[in-house]
Amino acid sequence: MEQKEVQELLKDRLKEKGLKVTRQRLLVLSVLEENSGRHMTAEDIYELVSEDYPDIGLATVYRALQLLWDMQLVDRISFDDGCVRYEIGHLFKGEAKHNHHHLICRKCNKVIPFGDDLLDDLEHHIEEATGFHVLDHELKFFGLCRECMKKEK
Amino acid sequence: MEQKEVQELLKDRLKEKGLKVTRQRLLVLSVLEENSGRHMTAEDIYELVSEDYPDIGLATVYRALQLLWDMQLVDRISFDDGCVRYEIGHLFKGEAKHNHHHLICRKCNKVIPFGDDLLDDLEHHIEEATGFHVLDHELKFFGLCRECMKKEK
DNA sequence: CTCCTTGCAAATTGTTTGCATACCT
DNA sequence: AGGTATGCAAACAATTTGCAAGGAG
Repeated sequence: MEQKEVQELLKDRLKEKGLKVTRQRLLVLSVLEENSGRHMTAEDIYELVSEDYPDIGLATVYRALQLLWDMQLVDRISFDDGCVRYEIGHLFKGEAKHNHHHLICRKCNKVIPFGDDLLDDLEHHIEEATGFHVLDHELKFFGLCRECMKKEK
Repeated sequence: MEQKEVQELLKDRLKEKGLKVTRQRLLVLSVLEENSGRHMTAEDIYELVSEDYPDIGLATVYRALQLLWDMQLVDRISFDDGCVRYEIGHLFKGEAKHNHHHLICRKCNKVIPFGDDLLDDLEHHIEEATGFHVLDHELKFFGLCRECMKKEK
């Protein structure tokens, strides 16, 4: 049910813009849907799509991701480790809400997801104060995880 | 006065670790200090340092930035435009406090700084709940700026 | 039938690394 | 002197682009 909706939305938006509905584009989106908990690199996605469609090229995956991102169907996030990661747009997740909060350890680079949502008020405040229309946010905390804190001393 | 402090701190930390105090390292830090409002790429920094020290190599700038970051003297931030940006550590800025809040327009990629600090409570909460020691945070809002909102329709 | 899209390979871009030389301490 | 740093060039890795061939509308 969720499954259908994003796919249909993609088809509609493609048609609107005179672009084509291709198997590659649908597959990239569906891999992201099926892995809605993960932060996937283009390479990760490429490998998974390849299982269904071995002939796909990596460049096509990049192009599809760019397109899906422009259409606001997928989110991007970067942990500054040299590659951008993608996930299904938070609006389409089954889960409660967006969960773009991460604790990133500066010693071991571990990423700990942290679910909490205290920013809705702030978003409204921003819209009123600046006229900027907020679609999504991303919050990262940098520091030292419990384990690295121990080793520290 | 501010000027002196970070530089001295760098010297101390280098000596502590048996590393050398070099003109290149000091210059990279001082360029970041002098441009404390900007988000600078390694290339930006390289060009500015080159004015004082034309023989410096880009690789040295990268190595110095890595080192300064490890020592928590500079902050890193990425706007997902393919290059990491640096600025003087928030602890050493003259300004009120950290200001790592940005509104990023998904159409025109404009970055609007947004100063506000509502996250201190949340940081304490995290430390208690998870044992993760927070050093810094970074908050980005993605959306559409006022101008792009107008063009939208 | 007409563009849009794809796969491939080559090109780019940001960043890192190897190595001989130069420099701190 | 002895190890650390540097500059340069080559190496890398993620992403983008050009182009001829294939596919959707």
